[in-house]
Amino acid sequence: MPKVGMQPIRREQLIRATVATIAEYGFADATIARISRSAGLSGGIISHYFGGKNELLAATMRWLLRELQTETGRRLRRANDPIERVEAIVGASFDTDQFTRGVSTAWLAFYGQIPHEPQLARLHRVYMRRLRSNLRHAFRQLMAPQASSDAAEGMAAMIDGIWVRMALVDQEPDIARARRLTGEYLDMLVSRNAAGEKARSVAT
Amino acid sequence: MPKVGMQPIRREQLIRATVATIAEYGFADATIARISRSAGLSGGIISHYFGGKNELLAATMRWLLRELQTETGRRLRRANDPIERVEAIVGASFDTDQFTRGVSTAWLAFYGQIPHEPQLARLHRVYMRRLRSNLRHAFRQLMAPQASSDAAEGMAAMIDGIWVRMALVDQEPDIARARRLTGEYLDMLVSRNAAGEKARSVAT
Amino acid sequence: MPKVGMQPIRREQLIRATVATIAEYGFADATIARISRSAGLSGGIISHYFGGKNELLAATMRWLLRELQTETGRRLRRANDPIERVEAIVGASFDTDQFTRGVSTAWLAFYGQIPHEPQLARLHRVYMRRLRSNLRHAFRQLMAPQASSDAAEGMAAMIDGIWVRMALVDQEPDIARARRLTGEYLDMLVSRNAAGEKARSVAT
Amino acid sequence: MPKVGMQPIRREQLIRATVATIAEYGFADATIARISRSAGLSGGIISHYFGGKNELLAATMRWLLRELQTETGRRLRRANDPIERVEAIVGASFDTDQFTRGVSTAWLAFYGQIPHEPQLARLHRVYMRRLRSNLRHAFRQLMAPQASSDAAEGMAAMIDGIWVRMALVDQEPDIARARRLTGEYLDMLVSRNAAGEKARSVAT
DNA sequence: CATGAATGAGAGTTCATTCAT
DNA sequence: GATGAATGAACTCTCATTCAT
Repeated sequence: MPKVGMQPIRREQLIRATVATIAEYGFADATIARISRSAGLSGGIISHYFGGKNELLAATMRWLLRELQTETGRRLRRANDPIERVEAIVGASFDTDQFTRGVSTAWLAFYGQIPHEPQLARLHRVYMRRLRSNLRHAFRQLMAPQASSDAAEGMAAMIDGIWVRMALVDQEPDIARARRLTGEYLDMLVSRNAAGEKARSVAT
Repeated sequence: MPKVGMQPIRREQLIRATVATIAEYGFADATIARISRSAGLSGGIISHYFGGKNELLAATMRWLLRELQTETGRRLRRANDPIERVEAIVGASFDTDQFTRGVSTAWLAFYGQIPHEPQLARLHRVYMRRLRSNLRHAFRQLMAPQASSDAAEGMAAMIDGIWVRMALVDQEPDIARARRLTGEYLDMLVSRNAAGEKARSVAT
Repeated sequence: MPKVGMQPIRREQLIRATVATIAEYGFADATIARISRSAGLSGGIISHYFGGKNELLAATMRWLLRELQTETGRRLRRANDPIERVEAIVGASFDTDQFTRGVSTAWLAFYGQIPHEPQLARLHRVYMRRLRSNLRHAFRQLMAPQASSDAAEGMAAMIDGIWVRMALVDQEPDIARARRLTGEYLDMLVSRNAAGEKARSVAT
Repeated sequence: MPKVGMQPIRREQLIRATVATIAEYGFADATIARISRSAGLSGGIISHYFGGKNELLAATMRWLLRELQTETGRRLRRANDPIERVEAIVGASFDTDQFTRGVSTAWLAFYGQIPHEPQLARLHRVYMRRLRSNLRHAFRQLMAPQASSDAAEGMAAMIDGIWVRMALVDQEPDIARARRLTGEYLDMLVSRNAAGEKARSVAT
């Protein structure tokens, strides 16, 4: 019998190499040769385990999203009120493990590809819906419906914007600042929209 | 007799075709053949006018940035106080001409490439510095230095985030909402930080 | 303007090189590299003119069939009676230009591929129908319907069999013998089935 | 304890899978993976039992030829005169077990490869010589030497031609017609050439 | 005896670039 | 000024083979 049970090990090995290679060379120049070399394996192995490059890329994005969702879930379970729930969602996005230049560069590369790769688009759509749903649900307990929808969209935009800017600046991300910006934004959203207990009607 | 003065015409023709082609096919699949076909010209013409594909891409990004800066400048010149200056900067970003799905998709594609293409990185760095400088300068007249730096960064992130999300959703951008989100964010930033000085109410 | 009107020249050049390469290396080992080298051109040119290898192969088979049909047509036009018509069809198959080891080897290679390549199958089906139709039409004037159908099939099988055996023997084809075998077969078919004027009924 | 005597079982299992796979996918696309999957075994097994793919292919052709020769021998032993000997040889070629579309497709595929694979060429040459020798020997007792040589070649061509055409048509072979065509051809050959000796009437 | 993990050579294809016209 | 013929390097993918288990 051959070495058995290598599949999950090799798959993760190759996925990590894909993130690293995209981060280093960009999406267009993340070739199979570079990825497999980065994983210390031969090029043929990618077809063997993933069927092709596109599947590897999709698996990589799925893996990145799952990491994020797992962390989000972990934090949400510890949250006790709506504000803590928003903080959990935001906090997961800036979790130190994921929030590195390499990962943000890979994210940005995937973002650039999403509009043209239905498989990636589908993965991202699912993630986006869940994020929005989570945020809206939390905000709805803090303000009027229309305001909560905008708050959710605003907070999501803020998170994405910070991520994007991290990838575009050649420094390691400033986590403290990311937390401060989102924290204060949340603070302001809540203060403005929920004066006392009676929600102020928001002029649209 | 040879047609003279074709250069600027052809260059813009090709640049517009590049934006359209990237928007349609993505960065990786925006080939010279497709771009030139979209421009109604032959493939060889790109070397002729730009020297190569990379130069065309750089010229395209420069062109996109310039459009934005021109609009920003035009609006800034009409602004009478710091708040109007911020509004001018934000407003230029969501100007109806530029703020379309096609353009945002092209932007996102360029963003994904910036970390790996020094020429693009340089162009973007210049733009980013100017944007940040403009925002900080305005905010500094409205709040304390540390707060103004964060406010500038936060507003920049919000703008980028909204742009990115526009490209990732398969609908035409909701300009009204973009203005509302940034307008309220500005409002809150000013209200919170401008204790003492009398906060001007921001017209959205 | 570039060199113009190269397309038909290059296409025939590449088709001839394909026949030669298949004859030399066999179907499986007739690679693009070998074919284009044999044509004195680069490998990329095949995509340029044919779109891909499969299209080149189909074009090559079409070309071979057309050569045969042209020669058949030429001879048929000179035939004055049913027997001469059969002789024209058979004779075209053993025309000295086409009836060489190289061509017969290429034919055999295509034959082996026909059952698995719908495009080739379609081309061959058309050719086969026309051949059968021509033969039947001629034989029908010489004998009873059922007999003429069998005679047509028998003669077609004889032609194919001789071709195949030519490719399988490492000598240049013996044209004289091919003509003798088919000639005598035709002779016998006619004598047996058309005794005098009244067609003898054939026992099945 | 190890399973003993698996070798002949596995070899035949793999050879039959090879015929089936070639018939289904063609020579070029009959990969080791497909063949071994069709045999319900793993890919590595082929090297184990045959040393490599080429050896498996050669063994498969040898097996096909042997099947034919065995049947030919069986029938020849029951033949009582020259005409029955020819009928035995022809009959073996159209034996119902072998004369199926699958087998004829595989044959045709091998035929296409024979000119380029010395090992296959050798196998086929031996078979062809024996066939020709058997046919000539029988015909020599029925006609003059030169005529008998042509008759043998003609009959061999007829057999091959019918086989080839079977593989090229997408219907199951019409065995009755194959027997009728060859039977009448034999009849005619004997009638024409056996002037003087009294031609035995051939029972079809 | 049998597996399937892993390799690496080689295939077809794409594409930016060059250049004669 | 503009074309498109032609190249050749680079890419993805396939596949026969090897080998530890």
